[in-house]
Amino acid sequence: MPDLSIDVVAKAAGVHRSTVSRAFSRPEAVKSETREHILRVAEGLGYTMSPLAQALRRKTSTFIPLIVPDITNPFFAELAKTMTQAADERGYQLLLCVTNGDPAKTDGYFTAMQAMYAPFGIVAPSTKVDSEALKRFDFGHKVVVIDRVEGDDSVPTVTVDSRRGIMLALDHLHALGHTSIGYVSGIAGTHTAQDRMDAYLELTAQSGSTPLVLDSGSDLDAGTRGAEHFLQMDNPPTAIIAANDMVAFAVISALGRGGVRVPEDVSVIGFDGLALGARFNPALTTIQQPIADMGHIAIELAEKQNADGSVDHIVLEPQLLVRGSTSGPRK
Amino acid sequence: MPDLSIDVVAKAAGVHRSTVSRAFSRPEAVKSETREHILRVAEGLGYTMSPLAQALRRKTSTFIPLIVPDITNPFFAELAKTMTQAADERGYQLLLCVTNGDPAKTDGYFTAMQAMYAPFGIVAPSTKVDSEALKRFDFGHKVVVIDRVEGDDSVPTVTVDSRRGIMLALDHLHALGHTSIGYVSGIAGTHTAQDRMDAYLELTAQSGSTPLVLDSGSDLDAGTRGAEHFLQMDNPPTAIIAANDMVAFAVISALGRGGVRVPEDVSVIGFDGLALGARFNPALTTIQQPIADMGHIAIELAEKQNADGSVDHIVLEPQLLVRGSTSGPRK
DNA sequence: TCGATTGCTGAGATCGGTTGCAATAACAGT
DNA sequence: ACTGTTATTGCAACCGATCTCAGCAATCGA
Repeated sequence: MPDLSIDVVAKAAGVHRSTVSRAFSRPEAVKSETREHILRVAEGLGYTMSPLAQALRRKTSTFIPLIVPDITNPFFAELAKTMTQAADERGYQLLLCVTNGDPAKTDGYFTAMQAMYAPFGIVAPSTKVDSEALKRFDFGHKVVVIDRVEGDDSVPTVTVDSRRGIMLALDHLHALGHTSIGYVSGIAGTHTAQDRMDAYLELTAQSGSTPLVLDSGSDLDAGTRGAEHFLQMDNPPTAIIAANDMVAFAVISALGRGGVRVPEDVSVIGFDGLALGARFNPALTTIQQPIADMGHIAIELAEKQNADGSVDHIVLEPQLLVRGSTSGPRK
Repeated sequence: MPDLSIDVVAKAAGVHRSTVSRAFSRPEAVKSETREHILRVAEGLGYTMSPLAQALRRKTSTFIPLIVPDITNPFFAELAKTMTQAADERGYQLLLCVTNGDPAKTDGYFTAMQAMYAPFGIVAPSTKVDSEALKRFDFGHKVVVIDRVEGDDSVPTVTVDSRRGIMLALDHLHALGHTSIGYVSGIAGTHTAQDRMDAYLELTAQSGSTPLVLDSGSDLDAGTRGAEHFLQMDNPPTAIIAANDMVAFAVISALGRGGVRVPEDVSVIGFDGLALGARFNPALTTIQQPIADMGHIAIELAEKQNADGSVDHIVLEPQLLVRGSTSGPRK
């Protein structure tokens, strides 16, 4: 396959390369007959423009990095999925960047995205987003964060209303008749995780009950430890709220190993609404985050900001998704 | 931030840009003092080379696409994770491409990777890899496939020995005392899926028992259907082998809804060895694929081929991973 | 001491496009 | 027919590197 550059198309069509360029990137600037002729010729040759050359010259590309801590976590996987789709609906190519929670890698990805002239990037943070880091790369105005960013309104964000989610969970459980409801915290020190726990603490106290945090760890084993804690209690709660679905899975699994059945012996509710939850045993009742919306909105926010410089903070509403892991408390 | 090109570094260091270029990409071709001086200056300016410009000129880049059907599937997620790591250990940037099983998208990604001068690509196939498609893009010699490719030895592959895996599962179950073992097929029409089922059929017959395929569907609901089938049987098997972990999850979940407990009432064993399985209820016994190895090896194969043109077909050994979903048959 | 290597650096073309500017063509108005 | 737009297209510089060729100095063998 002889290298197919813009010049060979130009020659084949009998025009100058700038005309070919225009035919593709600014069609209205070329007489329609010429344009169609060029397009036809290009088509015949199987020509496509080099995104590299374009990016180099234009100083802006269509590569958009999605920075996540761990793609193995189904939440980020689902996010990545919807984002790839949202991205290439708009002609972008998503670059998946996995940091494994290493801030140095995040830094590396930031410089890389600058070098690639990425028009913007999306960050789904593992640890609290360091707004200094964002600034340091003169990139504060080109990133959308999927989490709350403390004390810095200059970067657009899209989040889900944590408090509302916890409220939904609590209401569901109360309606079922539960009064003693425990909480197991989740991975990562994100603001979101913090918000959920705060909401739990606050809302529980507000309703007159005493909060019961079974585990407040921030690693993947919080679920297991929370369950063990539960198993050792004399008077365990009748329901458990997990900070996210993965933790809920771990809780249920560990509970099962201890001979406690869900939902017969204790109800468990998660937070995320992962598709995976439907295939769990039992199917997980959970607070569903509109992940697909988050993906689309993140990209929209970025584009909007690029266009008119506006910085928005979108807060989405979660929904209660009742499946099999919750029921009335055992008498 | 004034644009940091090679020329500004050159000027700052008082040398020609070609020297700067050499200092970075062919250090031994530059007098060590000069080189160190240049590097120091560059460092001070915070300069990094533009991968775009490099790729354009060199006609080869460090972008390597990983084409997967569905990142939401934890198997591919784990693969992606180890591959990103393997990739940037070697200085590549992994581009995650999600096809959702759409062949048109696969085609699109192939042309894109050509345009980006990707030195090679990795394909984790959803549907049987069409070797015609590979050829069509003059890319046959630049792809590593994580599956068997029928009737075409020209593309390197890395796979796991399906037959051996099934054998391990069967042996484990036999050792526990099971004699009646069902099978539920899994997602996607890959060769791998086919191989697993064939192995099951063959090995079962060989041991004198009659194979019992509970469901042979190739979608995500095969597990659910398989379980339903099981529930309707008068004389159900005492153990079930699932074609992969996700299917096993679904089987166990559906079984649970039907009041059948695992492993008390029936043993279930999966295939993949997902980390997730440890957090399932019960923790899933499974045949573990060396996913991390697959990732590294895929990249090694590609590099090796690029270097000396060799085309290898690596077959890895799976391992039995006993967790909680299998036990002796109910008396 | 002199031509032949060898080591290091500078020039300048090139990769595949984009874009401001100039040139030409076509079209209006009077 | 003549001049002032306006629509199209060509020209050539430029984006940020790489790489072949040359030039020049230092080193080597005899």
